[in-house]
Amino acid sequence: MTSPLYAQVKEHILEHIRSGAWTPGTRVPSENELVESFSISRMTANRALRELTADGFLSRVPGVGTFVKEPPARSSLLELRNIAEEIAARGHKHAAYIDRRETIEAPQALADEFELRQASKLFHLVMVHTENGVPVQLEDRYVNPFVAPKFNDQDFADITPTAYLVAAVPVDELEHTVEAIMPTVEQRELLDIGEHEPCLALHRRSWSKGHVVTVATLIYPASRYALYSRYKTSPSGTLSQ
Amino acid sequence: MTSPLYAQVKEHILEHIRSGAWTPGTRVPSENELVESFSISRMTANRALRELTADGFLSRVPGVGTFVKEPPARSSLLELRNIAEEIAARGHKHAAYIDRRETIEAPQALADEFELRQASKLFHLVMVHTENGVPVQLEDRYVNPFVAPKFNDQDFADITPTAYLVAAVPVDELEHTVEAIMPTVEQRELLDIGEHEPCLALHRRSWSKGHVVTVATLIYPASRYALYSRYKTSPSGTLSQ
DNA sequence: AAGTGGTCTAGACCACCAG
DNA sequence: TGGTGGTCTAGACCACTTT
Repeated sequence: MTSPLYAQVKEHILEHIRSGAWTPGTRVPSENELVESFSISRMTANRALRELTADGFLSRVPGVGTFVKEPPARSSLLELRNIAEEIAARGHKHAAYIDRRETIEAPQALADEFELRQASKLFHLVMVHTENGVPVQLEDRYVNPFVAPKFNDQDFADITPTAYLVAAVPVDELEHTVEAIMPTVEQRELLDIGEHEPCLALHRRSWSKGHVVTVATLIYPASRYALYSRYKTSPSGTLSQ
Repeated sequence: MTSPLYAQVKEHILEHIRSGAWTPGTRVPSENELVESFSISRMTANRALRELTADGFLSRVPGVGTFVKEPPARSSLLELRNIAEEIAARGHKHAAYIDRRETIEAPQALADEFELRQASKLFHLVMVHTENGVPVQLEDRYVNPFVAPKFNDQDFADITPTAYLVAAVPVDELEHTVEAIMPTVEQRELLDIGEHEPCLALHRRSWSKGHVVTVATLIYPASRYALYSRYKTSPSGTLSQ
């Protein structure tokens, strides 16, 4: 039941990065040093370092060495990723608190967004997510109680709302809108930012079997977060125009 | 001047996928078959298939084989879209003018973004795109002259820089970063917006055959533009792992 | 000259799946 | 039982950078 050797080496290096022992710029052991200390072959050491490099944790310079990379504070765009895991992947500490939690009667505009023909009740949750104690995301979320009836029973201490919903409801379809905004006074206070700092607002709707599951607005202070994506072009080749 | 063997094998497989010869679900040659047909060792064949799997093009099932994967659902937010066609699709009139055009010696930070080991020359272009006469996008672009040597011969009257590059250079990989910014005075004047209006900054890099083609920053006034995407989640439960 | 990463080989053992 | 992928080894040659 032991994991592969190259995975153990990767984990060993990630531990040192996560713990802060190896900060960005630090030189990590060379392939030959790993061969000695782990009693493995060079190909195995090479695979561990090569994969960590592909994943963006390390950078390598032929003839010089392998170094810890600066972890960018950015979130993957368009995937349903868990901010807690994203922060953990950077070796930082995630925490969150609930600012507001209620069940409301949906006003017309919200009922439209949920594609509900008649007004109904919705769960409403406002949370602040912090990275090493600094607020990085304000989550303002409405949830359809017919699709996720147990959403309001969660305390979200160990699991984020996104993670809960992904696990509880299969998502068929996603809609994202990204815009730059000047936050309101309330938003500014919750995020603890200055008066003229713009924010990124990511508006997300998700569907499951034709029903809107949740409508969420995720607000990121511009100085603390950017949205990121990188991918290989699909070989079918059709880059639109 | 020859590329590594594992890269040649990857390219060989991608060609078949791109051409449509191998459709999703098709079984690709096994490691042993590649060993024979390419006269390589199994480790080299393994690396090619493993990396294509990590990049999302193939899926592997131990004891069974390796198969072409369904292309992932991508959002238009992440595609290379041509702002001229986007505006035309809304029935509006697109126009653009060149604010600046030059060839510069790349400073270190830019050389790093282009993954150039030593400083070199770069094309630099600043354009303003308007929709019905209103500025909607400020395009600030650097281009690698080794990859697109004729970029500077274009006048971009009938074709946007994005459209030219897509046609001239096959794009393998894309990176996007989105952030909210407060524009500089110069940017504000070019976009003709008020003093406290935030903007969306879309930072894009594209690669072709391992070389960075272009680094572009596209700035959109918050009041005039939002980025949007909607897509179906690809049928999950595929043979991941 | 010594050390680094980049690649490659020709074997090997294993767990798994199919006929 | 034979083919598949998953992993690993102990060598090797190369281009490169640092000392």
